Amino acid sequence: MKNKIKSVKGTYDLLPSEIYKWQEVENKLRSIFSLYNFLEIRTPIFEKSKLFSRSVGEFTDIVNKEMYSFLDKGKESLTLRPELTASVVRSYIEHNFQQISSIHKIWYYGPLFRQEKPQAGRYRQFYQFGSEIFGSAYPESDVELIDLAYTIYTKLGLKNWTLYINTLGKKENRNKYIEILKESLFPYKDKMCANCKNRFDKNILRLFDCKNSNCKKIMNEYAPLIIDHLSNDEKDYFEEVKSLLDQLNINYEIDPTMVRGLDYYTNMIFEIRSENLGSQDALCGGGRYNNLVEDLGGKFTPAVGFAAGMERLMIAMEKENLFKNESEELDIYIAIMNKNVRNKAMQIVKEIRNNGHSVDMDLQRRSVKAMMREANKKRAKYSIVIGENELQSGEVNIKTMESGKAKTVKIDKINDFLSV
RNA sequence: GUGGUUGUAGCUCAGUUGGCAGAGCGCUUGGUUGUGGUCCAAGUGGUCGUGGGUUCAAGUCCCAUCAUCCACCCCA
Repeated sequence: MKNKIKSVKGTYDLLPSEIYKWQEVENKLRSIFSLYNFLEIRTPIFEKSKLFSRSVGEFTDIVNKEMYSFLDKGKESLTLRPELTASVVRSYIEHNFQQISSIHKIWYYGPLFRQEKPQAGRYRQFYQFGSEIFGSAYPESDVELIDLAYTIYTKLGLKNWTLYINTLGKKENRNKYIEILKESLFPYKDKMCANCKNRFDKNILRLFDCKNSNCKKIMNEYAPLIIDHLSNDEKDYFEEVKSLLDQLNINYEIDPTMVRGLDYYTNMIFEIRSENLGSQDALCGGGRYNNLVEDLGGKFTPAVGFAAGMERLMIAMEKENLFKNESEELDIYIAIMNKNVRNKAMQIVKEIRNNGHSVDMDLQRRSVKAMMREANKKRAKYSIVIGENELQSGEVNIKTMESGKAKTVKIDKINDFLSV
């Protein structure tokens, strides 16, 4: 253990023996996104730092203390992306998406970086997938997005989770509500925990998140809920979202105290929480962000989006035993006897591969017994031993590993045999 | 950043009042010439996280440090 270099804190290797699980999930995600006609976007891993302070919010924890920022040679501050919506919106504006089409449905998948203390379901490099709809201010788009997230977890076979929704109202109205909230809570400010006191002025909505029992009690008793302070328009909007969800048989619960850690959300927000994760139980979260495109310098464009954590999903699926306990199968394993047949044998291997079958062969010059053990370990469907006898007769025995039975086939007919 | 947990073989873990570093699994080889899974046998594998200290003697006791996991926090 002395001089070994280890991976950076909060990062991990996805090993060859485990990767099939990720690939299985990734493939399903791709196919579901395409069912909903979302197209993929890939943006750079790093961006200018100000992109995130302007979108995510200067006073959020993400920007305040968790970003991996550095100066490049031109002394410009760059940051490893801590989330992806900002990058997607940047790209949307930069490439004038709104001129190409008035609506865009986009999905993404990739690694993000936040310098947090690692914990169950929380890493410093972690993967998220997510999607955004640009160009619709109607509840249909909120519901299509929620339906997409809902369908993903359903189709992956996950059982123990719940969808929560809430609404934050429009920005102007929310500011009015924040004033009311401040007024009603002010008499109790001194009785709250230090954290809440601090947030009272900076981001008072987060007081709903406090787990301190005393603060909770105060909030329960004296804090007005935003849902009771919506304008008629906002109420109607939220009602429409709910009735569309009902129409699609999407089960949800309303959590009137749910808020979001990123500043850009407006109106409808939602979260899906798993019941068999630890304290990091949010599988995905998102909502409407009608002002972000404009705030980042684009034309006003209403949008909704969500982001979902991959590691948490994998942990939850693992806990529900949703992965088969086996990696990929191999069509055929070829045991090569000695150097006299090596050239010809490798040529045969290449021909079978060219014909579209997966083939592995011995690379270690071991005994036939060892090669057969290898064939078994690699879960080959068939095995062939190639030695001088075979080359002389021009025939090989193709053994079906499961039954142990072998069939004699001419060497130039191997591909025909496999193709049946 | 604040608390707590755990660090012994590739993996999962034993290791008594301080007295020769262990098991199972895995991996390698063999069980008659060139055929796997089960079985049998042998073999491989560890500076006991790292650095100090106490002791005749430390995996075991003490101190420090690093890593890890969990919770707070935050969030996906």
